[in-house]
Amino acid sequence: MPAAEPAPTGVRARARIEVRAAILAAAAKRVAGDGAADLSLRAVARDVGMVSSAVYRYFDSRDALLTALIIEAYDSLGDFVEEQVESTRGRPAAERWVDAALAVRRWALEHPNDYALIYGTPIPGYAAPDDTVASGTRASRALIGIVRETDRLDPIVSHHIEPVLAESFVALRKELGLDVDDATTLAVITAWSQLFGLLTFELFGQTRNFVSDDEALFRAAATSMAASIGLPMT
Amino acid sequence: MPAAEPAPTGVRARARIEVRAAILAAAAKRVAGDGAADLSLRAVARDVGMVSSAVYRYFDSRDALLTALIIEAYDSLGDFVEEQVESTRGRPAAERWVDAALAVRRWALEHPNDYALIYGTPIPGYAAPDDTVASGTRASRALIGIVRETDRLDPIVSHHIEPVLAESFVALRKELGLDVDDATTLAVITAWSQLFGLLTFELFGQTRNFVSDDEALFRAAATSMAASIGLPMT
DNA sequence: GAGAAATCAAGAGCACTGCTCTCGTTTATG
DNA sequence: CATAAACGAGAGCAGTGCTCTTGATTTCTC
Repeated sequence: MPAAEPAPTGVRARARIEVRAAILAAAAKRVAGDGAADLSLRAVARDVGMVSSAVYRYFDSRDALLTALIIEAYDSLGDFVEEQVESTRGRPAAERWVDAALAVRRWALEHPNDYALIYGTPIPGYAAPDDTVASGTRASRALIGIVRETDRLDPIVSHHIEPVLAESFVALRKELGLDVDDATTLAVITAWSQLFGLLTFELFGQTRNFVSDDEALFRAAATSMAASIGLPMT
Repeated sequence: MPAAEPAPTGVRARARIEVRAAILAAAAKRVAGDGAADLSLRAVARDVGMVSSAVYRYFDSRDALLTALIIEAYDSLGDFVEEQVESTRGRPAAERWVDAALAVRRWALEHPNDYALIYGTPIPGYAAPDDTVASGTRASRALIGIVRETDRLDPIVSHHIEPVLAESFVALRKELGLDVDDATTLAVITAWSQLFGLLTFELFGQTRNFVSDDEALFRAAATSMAASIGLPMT
């Protein structure tokens, strides 16, 4: 059963995916250098030796080009984190969490503009197409997978959780395949948002010389997150 | 002792600050509607009935205009949070923290584009001038002020903290006027980053229908933060 | 108070952008 | 082989940030 795309038999079909890839590569290069806000479709066209109007045969608009780049970034991060999480299977969950968090940070530091593309200010009036959703949750799902694969969780302090929230948690856990209590669910969410919050602050310069060693701070925070979730250290 | 600005005596000096304010107001209106990325200096000029080149008498560039808007946003948030924190003085610290966190969220929901201006993707190649730093830390300082004004902290679980990090914490606490131990310092930082992380996720659509009640989630997270810092509930 | 100097709004203009349309040319399809 | 689809190139439109010049108005100085 062939995929949704027709088999690239003809000369033209083959050339099409090559040209498309070349455009995407040139665009990615520019984003890596100057950031997404400055991305110029015309400049990308010049890079690949085309005229700007020709690019529109491959991407409907500049936003469509950016969307393709967003998906690429999501998948790049997803690949990176998933691989990291898998490579530590069997080790203590707390260690796995910290390592995975550090992997996210490493990827973000290596691709700051891609990170901004994903977790930065959304493009005004831009709604992520459904294509991006699947790719967009991979990194988060990989992190949560560490919790899922942990059979034993240390006891944690539990707060009262409003009924309306507890109800939401039921569907959320089902969606994520998690089998934990409400307190742990909240701990996972807060840890997740804290991880990306700290990273966003570091990358976007909100912590201007806050501490001398950002990685040490990040590691300490990640360790604290793992404890708050109840991930065993051994 | 007069301020740095000369007294606006003449007709021209008086008109200048009025025109400047009008430009700023028009720009703020446009940002509130369409977001900062789409802000057009020419459109703002049209709004105030000027020609675009005239605007350059008041702002050196589009970035300078945006910088002024960023400072305004910082001060707007700073005013809002500071007022909230002061109005709860004397009440239990945990309650104060949650209320202050909710105030940040309320402000952000009412001024999403201003929030994006502050905590979103920074403008490429843009370095915040020193003017913004003082305004930019007001909200965070107000939050941390709640911890500072608390004489008694509940005991919290303490993790090992790397020496290099502990050393950074010393200077940081001095800067903030905080008198707490290393574990609490870390808890404050993580709570702070978590607060804005969760809010950024909510506003930027990273939590698409994550839970049905975002405020309940935010309140639960804020409550958990207060506990992790050791802020007393009574 | 008159003349010099600074300040201002306006307009033209440059280089750039996203995007559309048309025009020959090339490839695939019947 | 003829028709249709896809393609690259070019011109063109409306918009952008920004600069420079021009003429009028206010302010400063003698």
